[in-house]
Formats: sequence, structure tokens, C-alpha cells
Amino acid sequence: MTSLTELPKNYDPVEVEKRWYAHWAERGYFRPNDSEGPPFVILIPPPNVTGSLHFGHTFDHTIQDLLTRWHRMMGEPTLWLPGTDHAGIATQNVVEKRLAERGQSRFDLGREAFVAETWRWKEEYHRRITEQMKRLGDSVDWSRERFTMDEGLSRAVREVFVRLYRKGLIYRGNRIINWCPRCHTALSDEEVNHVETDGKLYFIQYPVKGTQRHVTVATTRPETMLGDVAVAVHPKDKRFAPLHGKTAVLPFLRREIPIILDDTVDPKFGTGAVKVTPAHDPSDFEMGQRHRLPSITVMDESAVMNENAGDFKGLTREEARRRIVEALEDRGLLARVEPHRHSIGHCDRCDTVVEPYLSLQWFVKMKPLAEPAHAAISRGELTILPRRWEKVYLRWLEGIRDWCISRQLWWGHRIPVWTCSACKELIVEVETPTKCPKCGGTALAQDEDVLDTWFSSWLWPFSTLGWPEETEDLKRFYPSSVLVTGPDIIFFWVARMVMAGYEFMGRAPFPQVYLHGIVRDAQGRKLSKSLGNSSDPIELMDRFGADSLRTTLVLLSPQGADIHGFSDEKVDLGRHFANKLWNAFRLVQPHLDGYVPDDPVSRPTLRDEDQWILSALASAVRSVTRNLRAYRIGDAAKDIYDFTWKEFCDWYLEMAKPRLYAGPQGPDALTVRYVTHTVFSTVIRLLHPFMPFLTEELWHSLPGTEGDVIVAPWPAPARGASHPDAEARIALLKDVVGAVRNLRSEMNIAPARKAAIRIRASGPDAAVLEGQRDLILLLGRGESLEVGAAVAKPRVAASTVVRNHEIFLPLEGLIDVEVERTRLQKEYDRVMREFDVSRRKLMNEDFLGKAKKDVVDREREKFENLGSTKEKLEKNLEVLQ
RNA sequence: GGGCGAUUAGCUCAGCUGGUUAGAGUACCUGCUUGACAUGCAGGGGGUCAGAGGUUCAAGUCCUCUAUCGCCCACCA
Repeated sequence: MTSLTELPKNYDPVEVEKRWYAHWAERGYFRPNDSEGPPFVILIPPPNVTGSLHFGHTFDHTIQDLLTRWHRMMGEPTLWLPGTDHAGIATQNVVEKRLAERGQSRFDLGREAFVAETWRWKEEYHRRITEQMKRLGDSVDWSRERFTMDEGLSRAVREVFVRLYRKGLIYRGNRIINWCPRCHTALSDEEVNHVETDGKLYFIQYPVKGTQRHVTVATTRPETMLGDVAVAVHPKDKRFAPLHGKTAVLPFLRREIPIILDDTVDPKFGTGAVKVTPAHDPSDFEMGQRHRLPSITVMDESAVMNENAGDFKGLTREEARRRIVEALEDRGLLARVEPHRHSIGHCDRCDTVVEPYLSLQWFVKMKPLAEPAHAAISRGELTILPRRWEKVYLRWLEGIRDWCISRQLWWGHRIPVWTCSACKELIVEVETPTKCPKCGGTALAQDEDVLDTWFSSWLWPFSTLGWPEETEDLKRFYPSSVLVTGPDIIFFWVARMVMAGYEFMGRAPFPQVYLHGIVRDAQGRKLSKSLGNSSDPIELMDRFGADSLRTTLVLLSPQGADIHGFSDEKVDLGRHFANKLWNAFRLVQPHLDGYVPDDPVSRPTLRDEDQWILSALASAVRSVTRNLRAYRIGDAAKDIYDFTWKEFCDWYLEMAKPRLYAGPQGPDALTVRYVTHTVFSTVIRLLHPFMPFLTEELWHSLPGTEGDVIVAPWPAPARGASHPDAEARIALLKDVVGAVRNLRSEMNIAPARKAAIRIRASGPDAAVLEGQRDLILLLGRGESLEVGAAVAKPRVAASTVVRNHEIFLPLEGLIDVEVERTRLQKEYDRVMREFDVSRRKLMNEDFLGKAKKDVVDREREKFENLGSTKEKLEKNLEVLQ
């Protein structure tokens, strides 16, 4: 399509990349094709509609798109299903923040208007996300796009809630949960980040009623003492035997609280006596249950002390702590304070210190759900890559606790539970009930709370396909083929999807999980725009091209490990490669004009270098495919990069230039066209999953190709392409040319100056080198070449030994003998060292007796070569004396 | 407190089941406007493979310990 003269010298990705996405989409390539056979399915980890896509997404999507494109080229029906997540608490927070900038709170708007406002936010960011995905080249099937709060998915959420409730796996209870005093909602255990903090341990004396004694308790949270209902000691702790059955008097409130005995108290911690605050500590709550103690909540929803706090009412928990400690000190009840390091839970979303808080919430009983998810690994129904994550996954399932799913938010799925105001009957239904099934009352109030965001996400693998309806899509595309995501959401999402998959679909949602790393900067920080350590991905794509960004990320990423030291400039790696390919193409393309690849007349005679590059190409195809199959994506990219740059451009194209320049009438014109065409047509296809835009552009400029590369067949290693002999001969050539170049450079011979080359070679190599005469002259910039066993050593020459052949550059009058002697001496020393190592090995009886025979043989051969090389170097050195 | 991972060139990383001279990119040095590409070409310097033990004829590679860094988990009152 593009004519040669139009190809600019430097590749302009922006100009090219804007052309192809619409082209692909219009032709329907992103939808699964109709072919039989198992489809390849990836469900996108739905990005939150909180904001635009960041670097993590770019990397995540690159991998998914790459896998999708690769499978599409293999002819499989492929579905990469896109969608977004309503991200309950996160989105509510950002919308509230925006309201706050206008001086408003959500309460000013009221629930309905606030939710409407949030939908507008969602639309805005959904549009941005969509644009970004298109810019990156994501080949997702937009016709199947879903949102976690759209009608179908909401229905699935209610269905699941009702089913689990009826099965007894969802219940409501008064429990200690993690409460965020800023977000004003309950959180799951996973939404709490524990941070090691230097705190203090306060030793507080509680007077013992009817005595002059005190019992001293140790606590990190003195402010919760106002909610104390007991002091507990270990029953076998003799120190406290006199206190058994006694009562302590809580300072300030003068509440009388029993001294109780409980096995869970650790006599070695603190004083061995512990204050019991059931409303503000999970283990105290359990202890309270065991001993039938009351629970006294002393804080409100904002963690401000409430009416149960006596004089401290109205203080924040931090102020309350300060004042209580002061007051205790005044009364002489503070025995001492010790530094104490412990971990404190913070809200995952706003980083506020969470409060263990007693409240009425909905929970999912997780143990029964966890069992099949756990067994999935040992049964081989689920594999997580890299494998080490499987242990993390399993351990979490083993220690699983019930999942608090109710959130005191407005943005999210309302809990499908209604209470009849007449008879207080609890109605749990998928569809909104109109009257109470028990008393017929019509005054029904729906639970005010919404569900945890992950309560919709964990259904993603089947809710997106139409469940609970038995849709065609559900039958065809469940389970998906692989889940690609980051390890940070193993618990939040991956494990829960597996549980839901087994519970509702009877099988795992995917057989394979591929967990990739995080993109970090030089300081090890996650890339983010707010930290200012990275550009917006879109901006980077504008500067470098989406292809370059994708390729750079993939090339820099070790399998499943974080990318360290990422910075904008790193994207040059991909950009330079794109430009390299572009220019290699510019070199070759004019010579391919009119070339018909499958011309039956063409039975080209291949020279060594042709056979060699085709052989290397076949190896590259094998290796790329093997690496992709094993999710060694960076290695696959490296294979293509190395083959294209190091072998094809640096060596083959240089060798091919004379034949190319000779034009279509020149000798071997057909051969060189055949080979370059084959290589390009193959490399473009191999590279397409990585660089979709550039490859599509080149494909359309490559004569003799049909259709679009996005649906071109994935290359198979060509039959009979393997030419070990040619490979060996070219390897020899490379060594010899390398040695000549080295000599030239060391001797400061100007690149423009041609030099005579003499190679004293014996054995079969001599004939091989003679056959490569033209190439040696070309690549070694030689004016003449003598090869053979009888080649005379020039009187004054720079010399070296390669594979036991002597190479001379006769340079009488041109070389500095002193420089050459130093250089040669260095070479000699190096060979000598190796020679010694080898000799010692071969004198070692144990080595000869115990090492494998081929290892010994190889060592012998090496030793002989080194010996003879050493001699040659010696002689050449002597001449220079 | 428990677990996982890392430690190889200045930086970021390869190095599969132990066996030629430990590689790449980048940075650095030298020389090149050679008819695809200076986003390039050619050549070069740079590593006692974190440390200590051990297994072995042979260890960057296997085992143990130590150190440092990172991550995750944990009702440490």
C-alpha cells in the first residue's frame, strides 16, 4: 500500500498508530471467530472507574493483549472481554473529594443525587479509560463490554446473595469489624494494611475493691479503658491467685468490673493481667462472649468518645488518650510507660487508623467455599505462575476468616434484604418484594447498606457472560483460559473468584493465573502520576509510541517480578528497536518490488549465509513460541529483538547488500529477495503481538502479503530450515571477521582504509574461508585476501589466532611494533592462563576418572587447541622482538 | 512473631536439569556523516557471581548458616 518513496527515514509511531485501531475494530477482528475448537478467553481485571489508567494497567493490558493477539494468530476464537469496576469505596471517596472542593458533602446532596453524581463521574472516567485502551491497542471485544453495576451483573450479585443466604453461608451478626472512622464504613480484613509502628505500652493500676491493692494492666490503648468490663488473668498464674473472685474499680467511671480467669491470657506479656474491652478489641470480644460480659462502646462512628466515656465525651480518640494518660498520672495510677513496637491497621483507601468496632454487619461464611479453591491446586485444576504464589494463596485459604461484606456507603449494590415494618420479618429476595410474605404488610424497608465491591468482582468470570442465565456465551467462554493480574489482589480477587467459580459454576474460573510484577522507579516506588515519578502513559505513548512502550515494558520485565528503575527514558529501548526494524525494512523493501513469494519457478540456490539466517529464523520462531507458551514473555521479546538486530541486521543484511544493490538482474537476486522476504514476513508476524501497530503498517507495505497481519497465521518453524553446517560455517566467518575488525581497531587503521588480509588456515576451515572470500573482504574491509596452509607470514604484521588459524594484517611501516607487541603479549597471557587451567584439569586423576566422557574429550580437544594457539602466538611474538 | 523473594558489570537484569573464556541492555572509553538506521555502525574497558562453611573430579548454579534489602501475613493486650 505505502509506496517506497513514502517511507520516512525515521519511524513516526504517532502517525502510524492512529490509523490501525479503527481498521481492526471495523473488520470485527476483536470478536471471537467462528472456528471450532476451544476458544482462548481472557477476562480483563476491570479497572476502577476512579480515574484514568496508570502504569500498572498499561503493563497488565500489554500482557493480555499480547496473549490475545498471539492466540488469535493461531486461528483460535479469541475473546478478551473488557469492562470496568464501580470500585465502591474508592469511587465514593473521589467523588466526595470533588464535592468537598465545592464545599459540599454527600449529605448535602442526599443519597439519590449523590449516586447520580457518581454515575456521571463513572461515565467520564469510563470514557477516558476506553480511549486509553484503544490508544494502547487493546484488542478487546467492545461488543461484550461490562460494568460491575450494569443490569446483568447486578442481577447476578443479588442472585448470589440470596443463594448463599438460603444456604446459610451469608448471615448477619454483631461482631467486631474493622471500622474506618473517616470513610464511615466497615471494611474487610483485606482492606486493612498493618503498619509496624513505634508505640507505647501503658501500665495502668486499677484499684481492687475492698483492698488497698491495685491490679496493673498493660495496654497500648488507654482510651479504650472506658469500655472495660473486666480484668483477665491466667488461671494458673499464681501471682494473681489472691485476686481470684475479686472486683476491680475502673478509674474515672468507678465502674466495678470482675477479675476473671481466662486461658488465652499470656502471663509473660505485660503484667500478666489484661483489661477486657469487648466493644473495641476482637479478642476481648471473644473473651466477653465466653464470660457473658456486656460490651460497652465508647466511641461513635467517627472515633469520637461518646456518652459512655463520661468526662471524656466529645474528644477524639487521640485527644482522649492524651487526657486519660495525664489524668491517670495525676492520680498516681500510671505505673509506667514502655516503648512498644506493634502493628496498627490502616484503611486501605484513606490510610486512617481503623478502629476495631462492634457493629451489626453481613458476613459470608468462607470455610466451606475455601475448600474446593484450596483443593484446586493439588488437583492440578489451577496453576499460579510464578509458582511461589501458590503457597501464598493456599496459606490464606487455610487461615480464612469470614468476610464482612456490608458497607455503609451509598455507591454500590444495595443489599437485597428488606425488613417488614409491621412484623419485622427479614425478606431476602432477588427481585424487590412488594409485600411481606409473612404478614402481607407493604411497608418494607430495604437494608441501607451496600455490598463490598469485591462481592461483584468475584463473580466476574461468569457474571460477565450472562450468568445466571444459561447463555451461549456462558457455555462457550466459561471457564476462561488465563487470568492476568498483579499479586496484590490474590486475596481480594483471585482467590474469591476461584471460590465463586466452584460454588456457582462447579469448576475453577480459569486453569491458569499469571501474576506479573509492578512497575517501579529507581527508588523502588510504584509509578504514579501523583508521586510525579512517571508521565501519564498516554503522554508516553504520544512521545514514543504505544508499540515502543509495550515492548519496553515487556523487555524489561523478568517473569513475574517487578520492573525496577523504570523511567521515561527507558522507553527508548522500544523506540530504537521500532526504528531499527523500520529502517531495515526501508533497506530491503525497494528490492522486493514485484516479488511474488510463492512463485513456483523460484527454487533459489541458497548460499551459506542464506541457509544460516533461515536456520536462525527457524530457531527464533521455535524459541519465541516456546517462551510465550511458558509465559516467559520478556524472553520471547528478547528472542525477536536479538534475532532481528544482532543476526539479521548486523550480519545478514550487511552480507546481503552487494546482492541487493546489484538489482533484480544481478546474480542471486531471487535468492536474496526470497530470504529477506521470508525473514520479514516471519519477523513481522512474530512481533505483531508486541508491536501491533508497526507490524500492521509494515505488513501492508510488504509485497505479496495478503490481508491484515493481526489475523495472519502465527509462524511455524519452516520445515527443513535447520542448517547446522551453514550455521557452523557462518560462526567461523563471524569469528574471523571479528578478529580482523579487532586488529584493525587496535592498530588504528582508519575504517575507510582497506587492508590486505592473510589467513594461515589448515584443515576443512581453509576451504570454508576460501569460499567466504567475498564476505570476508566485505565485512573485514579487505583489499586482498590470501587463505591457506601455505600462506606466508608477512615480515611485519599485526597478528592474532582464531580457532587455531593465524590471521595477519601485513602493515609494514604502518604499525607501531611496540603497540602490537603489547597487544599480542596480552593475548598470549590470556591463552596461557587458560592453558594452565586446562592442563591442571587433565592431570587430575579424579577428573579423568569421574567426569563424563564427553566432558573429558572436550577438555582434551580444548587443551590441544590452546597449546597450538599458544605456540603460534609465541612465534609471532618472537618475530616482533 | 511467621513466611516468601532477592543479592551476578556503575544501573536494570539473563544465566534451564552443576561441565568451553559468566552474558545482554544501558552507562562509560575509542574511532566512524561506510549508498537502512547517529533512534546508527565497529571496537574496547569493567564482575574474587553478598559473606562463610559444606557436597562434588568440577559450584554463579546444589545444601547449611550469616548479613543486607524488599514484599506479604499475624487478635504482639
